[in-house]
Amino acid sequence: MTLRVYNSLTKKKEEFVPVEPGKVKMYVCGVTPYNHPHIGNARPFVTWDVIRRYLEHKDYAVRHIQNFTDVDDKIINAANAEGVTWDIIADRYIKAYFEVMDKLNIRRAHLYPTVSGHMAEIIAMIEKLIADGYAYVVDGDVYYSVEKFADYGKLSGRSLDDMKAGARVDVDERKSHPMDFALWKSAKPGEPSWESPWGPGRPGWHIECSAMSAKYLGHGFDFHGGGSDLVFPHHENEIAQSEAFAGGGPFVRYWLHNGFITVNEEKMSKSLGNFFLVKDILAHYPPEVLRFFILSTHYRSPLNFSDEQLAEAGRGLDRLRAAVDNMKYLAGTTVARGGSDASQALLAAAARARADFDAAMDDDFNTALAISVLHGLAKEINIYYSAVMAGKVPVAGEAIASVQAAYYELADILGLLVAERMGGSPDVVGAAPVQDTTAPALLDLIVEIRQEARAKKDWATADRIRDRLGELGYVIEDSPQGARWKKREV
RNA sequence: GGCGGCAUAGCCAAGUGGUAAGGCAGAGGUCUGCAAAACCUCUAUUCCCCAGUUCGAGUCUGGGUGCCGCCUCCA
Repeated sequence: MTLRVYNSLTKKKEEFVPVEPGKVKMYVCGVTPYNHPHIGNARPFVTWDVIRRYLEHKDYAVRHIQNFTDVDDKIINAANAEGVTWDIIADRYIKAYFEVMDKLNIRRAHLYPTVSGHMAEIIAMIEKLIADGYAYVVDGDVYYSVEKFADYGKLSGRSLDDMKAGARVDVDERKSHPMDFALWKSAKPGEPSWESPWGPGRPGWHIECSAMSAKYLGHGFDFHGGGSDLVFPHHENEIAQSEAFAGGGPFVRYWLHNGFITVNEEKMSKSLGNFFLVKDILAHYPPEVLRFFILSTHYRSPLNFSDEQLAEAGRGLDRLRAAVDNMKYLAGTTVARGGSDASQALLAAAARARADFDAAMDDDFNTALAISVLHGLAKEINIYYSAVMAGKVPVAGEAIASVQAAYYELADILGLLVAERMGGSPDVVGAAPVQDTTAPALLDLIVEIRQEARAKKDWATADRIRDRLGELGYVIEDSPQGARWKKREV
C-alpha cells in the first residue's frame, strides 16, 4: 500500500516518495518558549508524533528535527517584564514544553536545535544570500529581497502585487519592497545581541529554520510541517531563503499543515487570550483523553475545543479501554479453553483491522478513520467476550493473545492505550507500572465472600458489598462465569 | 480589499461518482435475583441553498448563503 499525503504546496494529495528509499527526514516547527504550551500548541506535536509513529510502522527510518525559537521578541519582553535574562525564560518554558508533551506521550524528536545555538550557521547563510544578491544591508539590518526570488508566494498562493495592495502594516521606507523581511535585526538598547558582520544584532524569525534544517537534514528533505498559520509568512519565507541559498528547489518535498484548535469556533491563540494551557487541562482530564480528542478529527480540519467535547472524547476512549480490560480478563480467566468458530472470526477481524487501519493512515494520516477501525475491533472483541461470559464458547488463549497484540500495535501507532499495555497509571501516559498486589488480592477475597452470599441468596449482603465497593471506585460485574471487579474508568 | 478553507443526524465525525462509516447521547430488547458490563434493534429517504454535467453527485462544475483562517506575533 502506498502512502498518500496532502501537500500544501501543490494543494493535492500526492503519493509519498522519500528522497532516500527507506528513510524519512522531517522538520517540524516548534514553539517559541515564552509561556506554557496551550492545547493549540499541542495539536501539531500530537499530529507529527502520530505521523512519525506510522512512518516507523511502515519501516521507514525517520529523522525528526524540531526547533525551539529561543531568541525572539516575545521572550525578550517576558524577560524584561520579570527582570531576568532571556535564557532564563527560554529554559523555563522549554522545560514546561517537555513536561506536558511527555505526558501526552509525544516521543521526543531526535534533535531540538535552538536559534541561540546556531548563530554561526545563520550568519553564514545570510552572508551567502547577500553575496548572491538576494539580500541587502541597511543600517545594520539585513533584508531579504522578495522580488529577487521568482517563486515568491508559491506556497501561500499569493502574488507580490496582491500583497502590496493588501498590506496592512506601515511600510518601512528603507525596504525596497514592502514584503521584504528581516534576516538580521540590529540590536536595540537593552536587547540580547550577537556579533555579526553587520554589527551586533539577532536573527529574523524565519532564517533559523532554513539554517538548521539545512544543517541537520540537508536541502530537499521530505516533510516540513507546523500549524497552518505558519504557511505565510514563515514557511513562504523559508522557501525563499533556502531555495535562493541552494540555488534551486525544492527545499521541501511535502509540506503538511495542521488546522487550528478553536474555542467557540474562533482560533485559539495567545494573542486572542482564549487559550487553555495544556497543564490546566491535564489537571482535570487524563492526558490520553486530550490526545484521543485531538486525533478524533483529521489533522487538517479545524477542531473545536470545549469541556463537553473533551468529556465526550473521554467516553469514546473508555470504550477502547473496556475492550482491553475484557481481553485481559479473558486471558487470565479459568473458563474452559479451546478453539472455536468464534475465535476464528475474531482472528479474521484482527487481520481485517490491521489492513483497514493501514488503509486509513495511508490516506493522509486519517486518524479519525483509524480510530473507527479500532472501535470496530473493540466491538468484535466484546462480542467474543460476551459469548465466553455467557458460557457459549470456550476461551482460545492463542487467539486472544494474537488479537491483543494487534489491538495494542494499532493503538500504539496512535500513541494510545499505553497504560493498558504497560500496566501504568493513566495519569501519565507511558508511566511506570504501579505494582500493588495487595489490593487485587483483597478485592478477590471480597468478591469471593460476596459470591458465597449470592449463593445463599443473601441479596442484601451482596448488594451492600457491591455498593460499598462502588463508592471506593470499583465496579462489580456478575456473569455465569463468576464475578469480576474492575477499577472504574476515570 | 486580496488569498485560501469549510458547511454531513441532538453532539463529535469519516466518506475514493454508484446509492450515507464510527463514536457520544437517546429509545426498545437480550442477559441478570436486581444491577453493571456487553450484545441486538432503532435514531440523516438524505449530506447549507439553487442550477448544471452524468445512467447515477454528499462527492464534479457554476452561482448564492453562512462560518472560519491567512494577509501583523501566533501551532
